[in-house]
Amino acid sequence: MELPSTRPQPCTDPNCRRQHAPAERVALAVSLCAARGSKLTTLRRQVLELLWESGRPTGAYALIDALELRYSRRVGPPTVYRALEFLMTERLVSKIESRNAYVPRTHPERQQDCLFFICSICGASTELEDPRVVQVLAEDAAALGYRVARRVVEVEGACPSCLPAGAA
Amino acid sequence: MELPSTRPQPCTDPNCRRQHAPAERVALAVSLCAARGSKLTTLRRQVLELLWESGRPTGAYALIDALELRYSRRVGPPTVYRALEFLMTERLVSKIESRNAYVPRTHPERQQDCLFFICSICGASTELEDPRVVQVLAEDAAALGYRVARRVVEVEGACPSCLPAGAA
DNA sequence: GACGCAATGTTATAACATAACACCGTTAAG
DNA sequence: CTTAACGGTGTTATGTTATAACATTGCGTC
Repeated sequence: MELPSTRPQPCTDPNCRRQHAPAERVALAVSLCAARGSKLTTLRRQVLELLWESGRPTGAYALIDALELRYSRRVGPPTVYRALEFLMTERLVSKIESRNAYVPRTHPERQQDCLFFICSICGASTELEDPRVVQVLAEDAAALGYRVARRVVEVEGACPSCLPAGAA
Repeated sequence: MELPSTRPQPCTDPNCRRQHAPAERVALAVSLCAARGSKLTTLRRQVLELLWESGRPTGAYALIDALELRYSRRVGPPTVYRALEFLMTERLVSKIESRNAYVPRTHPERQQDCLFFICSICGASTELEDPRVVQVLAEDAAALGYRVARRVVEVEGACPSCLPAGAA
């Protein structure tokens, strides 16, 4: 069993984080969609902005409330779910299945599904890419004869900020 | 379905998949709970039996219907959810988060969360243990300063039986 | 300006999950 | 034997997440 030697690269590493405020994330999404010829409409952009500003996995109904508060825009569930579907198709957003919540993706230009670490105390999540996970799962899939379409890897635990206090 | 000829014994193959009949699985669960001093009541055992017989991740409401069909037992959602909670605590069942469905676990005596491969065509799932995944995720967690409480690893794709036909 | 099409709005409901409290049978203390 | 405590289940109601089906809007094209 040979694992790729590459070390995991946090999408939130200092380089990334410093130069990409929410507004810049959204700007990146705008140019990416323009390049792809996909339509990042106002509604879709607003949902993405709210996700970036939220800082943690956010549910669809919380987004509905936030849209009204922040943009005075009252929408129904189908509307926001369609926006989320678009954003997921464009790899701008991932769903956290274990939370029924949505997070913006740091690297929408990349193909691979990524890993998420989710703090059960503060609710924050951290996105990570680790080619070793992809590799190992690919090997397992091959052994089983499976063809992989989508990977859901979510690790729940206590984040460093929350650990000193009450651990979980 | 063959009858369990002898005392139920844990299977030694970490990745033995569906090689044991449902009745045998349930018998193992019974003895395991007896050893643990936890109460596998009739209701809980019936839910576990239905999960083993289903052969694929099954939702709570489908279990409610199945309980009525199979055991003439009409129960409400809280009842079946409580049974599932017990079974998950005893590691007899896992939830497939990406499907809101539940599967029986092959090795309830083991501590580690395991991986699941789920076929998006036929809906069947395969349980797997892979220490490499555990190891890699532990390393990533350490790098991030996270303390791991729970792992959700679900790979969606096309199983070998479904691949020849229409792939997904 | 009428058509075609994609996006969004609207209404209703499906699917999943839990809160709160009632009841019931077993067990252990008195 | 009675009763209190407790765990398991039943019941009612409701909360939360998601989608089906159809109407409307807006926008580019001819």
